[in-house]
Amino acid sequence: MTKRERLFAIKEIVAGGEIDSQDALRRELRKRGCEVTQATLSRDMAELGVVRITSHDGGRYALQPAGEVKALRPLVNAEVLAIDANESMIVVRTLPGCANTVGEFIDVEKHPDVIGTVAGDNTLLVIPRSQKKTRQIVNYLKHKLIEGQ
Amino acid sequence: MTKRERLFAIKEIVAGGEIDSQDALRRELRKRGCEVTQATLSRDMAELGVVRITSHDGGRYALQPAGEVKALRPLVNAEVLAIDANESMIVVRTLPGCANTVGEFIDVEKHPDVIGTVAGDNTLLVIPRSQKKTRQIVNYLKHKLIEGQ
DNA sequence: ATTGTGCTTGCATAATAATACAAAATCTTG
DNA sequence: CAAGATTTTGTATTATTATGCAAGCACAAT
Repeated sequence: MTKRERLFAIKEIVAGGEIDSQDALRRELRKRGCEVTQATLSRDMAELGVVRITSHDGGRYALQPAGEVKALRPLVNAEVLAIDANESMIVVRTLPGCANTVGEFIDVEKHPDVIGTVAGDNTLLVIPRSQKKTRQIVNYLKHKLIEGQ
Repeated sequence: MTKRERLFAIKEIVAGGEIDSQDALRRELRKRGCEVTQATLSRDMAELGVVRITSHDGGRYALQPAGEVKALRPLVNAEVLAIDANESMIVVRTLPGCANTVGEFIDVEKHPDVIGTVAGDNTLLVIPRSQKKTRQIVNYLKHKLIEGQ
């Protein structure tokens, strides 16, 4: 099982609403044939932007409101027309009116080297953490948005 | 300080978005003349339904989107989630739909080293007059938007 | 006043999550 | 392919959060 598959499985499991600890998640994943340690899950949770809600009857993990990534992905592929960049920022061209959707899609991924996105109508600006990271992020986006994984 | 007052103070502090642990919250409360232990705060957090969001740059506490945050909307600093920058531009992350409001707020300040702002939905781009001014403007914005003057 | 009930808190500790580090795996580039 | 860089992961540990228990307090009913 690849990391990507695991992250996907985690989203599914967490969306189920029964997970109250990373260890519970670990056991659930093991049922599905995925053995990893709590440490890895701690990292995965950060990557997925999972939230932990505490209340009187214990805590629960949950996905952030914007978590419909799964439903979004097929659309995003069709909407992205081109990805281009200069030294310090990346421009994604989309179908008219689609920049916002694509921007949200990127936002929820919470890539550590993307500090943010700004969407116009058919143009999306992606801001790298540093100029050095620009090229790397372009590759990431092409992979993510065009090849569709 | 009564428990009720303490809970209110916690909401305020957490809405500020700088709290990454209960101990940090404890120190912040102490500045305001409220001394309690971490154990008490753990219980308070459950009572307020505070969520902990983990991401690549560490975790942070936040109020539940639905209830209490709306009441604090008038305050710009409740809308601002993060301020970040690379060498040449500044990105302000806000609650969904709030970037425009925050952008106008900055515009009317007419800071001499801010050429302009571009607002998306939850992301605001602030363009400095020169790269050299970037760091300085970040400090200005943090002061203005997060600490609330 | 005394007893009882319920709420709040701190202390000590158990439970849980995050991370430094090193090794392994994977990807890049010449 | 080889060398080097980057990413992923586990181990061991540290850091953080939750909780059992008992004490203190406020208040009501006797």
